[in-house]
Amino acid sequence: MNVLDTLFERGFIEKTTHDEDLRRFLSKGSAPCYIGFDPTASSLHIGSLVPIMSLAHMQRHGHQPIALVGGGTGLVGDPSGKTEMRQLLTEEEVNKNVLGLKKQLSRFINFSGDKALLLNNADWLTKIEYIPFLRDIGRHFSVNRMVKAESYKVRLESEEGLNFIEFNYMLLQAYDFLELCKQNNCRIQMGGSDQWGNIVAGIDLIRRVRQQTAYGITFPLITTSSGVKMGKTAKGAVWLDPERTSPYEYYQYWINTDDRDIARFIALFTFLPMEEVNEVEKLTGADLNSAKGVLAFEATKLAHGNDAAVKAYQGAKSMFGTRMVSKEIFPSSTIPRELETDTSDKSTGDIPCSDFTVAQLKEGIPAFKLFNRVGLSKSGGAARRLIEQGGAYINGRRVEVFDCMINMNDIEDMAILLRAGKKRYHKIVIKK
RNA sequence: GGUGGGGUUCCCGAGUGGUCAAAGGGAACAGACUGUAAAUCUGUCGGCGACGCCUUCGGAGGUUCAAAUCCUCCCCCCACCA
Repeated sequence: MNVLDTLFERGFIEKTTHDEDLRRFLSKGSAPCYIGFDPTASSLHIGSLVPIMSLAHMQRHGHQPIALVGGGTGLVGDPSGKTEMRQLLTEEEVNKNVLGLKKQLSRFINFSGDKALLLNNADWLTKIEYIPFLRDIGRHFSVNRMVKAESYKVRLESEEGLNFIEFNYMLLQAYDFLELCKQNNCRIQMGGSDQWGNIVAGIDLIRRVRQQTAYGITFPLITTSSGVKMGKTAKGAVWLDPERTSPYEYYQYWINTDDRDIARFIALFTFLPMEEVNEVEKLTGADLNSAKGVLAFEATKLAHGNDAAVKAYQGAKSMFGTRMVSKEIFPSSTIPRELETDTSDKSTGDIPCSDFTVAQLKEGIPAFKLFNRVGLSKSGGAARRLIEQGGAYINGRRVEVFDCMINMNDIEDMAILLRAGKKRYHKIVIKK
């Protein structure tokens, strides 16, 4: 089966250039293909999963993924992004971020040997000289055409406008593609749908400079059925770095998926076979919820490993009392299905914790202050409201009065379990 | 550089001297209903041990008993012109 078919079937492809040629090209044997990643942060987030997964699929089909970190372009800023211009990064920052990215990408892609490459475009972009660049590269670009590109058009018509440094972004990205074509014989670039213009510019440049055909594939913008861009929560992005978003929170993010998105997301964010994904539409009620558990488990397993996924699953089970997933639902998934041994039902996974000493609790602390202190409420006032509205629980019992004192008597098994609303937990661990 | 229009609480957006912690909507949070879903209904939505006090309306000053609202200077954004 051609990768293209896999990608199509799983919902990765919005459009491609030269449909038939591309298919033939991909079936001729191993082909390098690249996607650019932004090194402005030391961690990737869920929004980058589509590109990551598509590279992983490429690799599984015998092609060579190239993750290109934009150490150079990061200094310029892609205008198809947000209003603010990007922060200039120092070399050390970029290098540090590159390490972080590689670590995360390695979960999905095998970088051993030459099976996949991680490159930094700063290696060539920072060496560019202005006049030669204008003469050799710039002359191939028509401003008339660029202005019509969707990514610029939006900005040109918007209030913020577009400044010159950002206008150049397209040339730099096209140059990247040319460079990778030269160095690594890379002829395929993939990217988000907002990258279409930039990708096509690279293809044109390669044709003009090297008389070679290059190809492009774009991904659809993944939004949730409620219309929000993927990966956004009130608290901000959902990161792949376990230090920023714990596996438990990561798991919770997925389990809160909208019903309408389950099948689509399992196809995109797990490797479970499509025959099983297609069964999802037959599920209803609690079974549908089990499918969500499978999505959460498999996605967590990919990003954080099997152990972390099992832990997150167990935490969720003990907190929410989730039912077992029956064997008929996603038989290929390795989600735990038996009540097996069921080690101490107190395994709370890695829900957020904080430490308190016996001394701190001896005097007691008003409930609303406690909720505020551990971060379950943004302010004392918010904590009071939470309690007054009946949304605060300690060890499973509703807190009735906002300033009721919490002290030694509330300790159960050397811990106090706080809950805000239905889903947010926090465990206080008593030290010595 | 010139002219005109703007900067309001997480976002959009009313408010043009007191009745303004500031309408309305969205987001968010809690409750009910549920399946840790959606939809719906209800409540909350600057801070504070709280029917009171404190701090907010681009920044700094000023007028006034009283300023988001008036005046001065400054910063930033947008449109048109150069």
